[in-house]
Amino acid sequence: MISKKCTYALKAVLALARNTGGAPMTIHQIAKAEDIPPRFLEAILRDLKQNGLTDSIRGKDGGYRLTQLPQDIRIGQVVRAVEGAWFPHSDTGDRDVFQAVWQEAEAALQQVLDQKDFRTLVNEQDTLRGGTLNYSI
Amino acid sequence: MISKKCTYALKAVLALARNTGGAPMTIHQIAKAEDIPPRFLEAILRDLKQNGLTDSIRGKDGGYRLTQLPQDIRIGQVVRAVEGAWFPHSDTGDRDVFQAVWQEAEAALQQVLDQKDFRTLVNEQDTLRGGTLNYSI
DNA sequence: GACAAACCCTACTAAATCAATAGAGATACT
DNA sequence: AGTATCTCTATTGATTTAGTAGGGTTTGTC
Repeated sequence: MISKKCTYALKAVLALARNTGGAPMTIHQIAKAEDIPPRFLEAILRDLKQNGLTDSIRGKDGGYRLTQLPQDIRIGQVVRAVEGAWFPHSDTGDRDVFQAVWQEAEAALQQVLDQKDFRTLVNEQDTLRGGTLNYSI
Repeated sequence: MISKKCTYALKAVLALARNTGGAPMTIHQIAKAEDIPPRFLEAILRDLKQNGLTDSIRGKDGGYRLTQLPQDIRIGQVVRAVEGAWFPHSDTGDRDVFQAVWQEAEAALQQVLDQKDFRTLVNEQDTLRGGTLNYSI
């Protein structure tokens, strides 16, 4: 199953995508906006940074930003940054009959996850929220 | 990551597929042939049985058999029998923007896993073993 | 330079899951 | 009756996940 850490990471990137063009977001802002434990989020943002998805500014008025435009970031990039491998892939060259299937499965998965970018996600979230606003009053 | 339990289950079914037409295989036979802890395998075979993939005969000369021919069993069936869900799927109807992606990913995955049957796997394993036999002397 | 706001790093803990084991029971053949 | 087999529930130990703690470093402001 996909980890909580991974869903947190996706929500964080989505929040940062919404913030594109604005001032850097602090850990606490993101944590509050997306309801993520702040100290946990800290570690997640570091992972994202190490994978080149975010960069950070230290000190006063610091925070996190995306390194790329939302339309250039795919779900797959975020998932790969925080999630380990899903299927065993033999680096040692010892083949078994399932190896080929695992490779295909992994490829099919990444293909799907690399299809949706975060600008699209922001838009989808907007229409989704717009569509349900009526019910919340 | 795919669980050890899952790879054990696949190996067990592969062993049973090889055994098609023969006498039922006991837990110990399968365990020994595939190098699986016997008491663990016991639980796995129960899962497979509950999912209709195997049936069992108790008492003397008992053991396990496949309920279908190897060519009618897909990897996906085995994986689904022992592995929990890989992606969250909202039964409660509460949509978020990632839901659609998870559904697509799940579908793509199952599509791959449902493509390969166990007769094919047995054949592939044979050629794989045949190809490496030379090196083992 | 002091202070405060922020990120940065290492380590630790608690809870959950995974992997495996144990023991007693039920069934069926001889 | 006896033995070989599957069946069920519970328990244990190892690993991973989720979250916390505490101290350090950088940067802007007064």
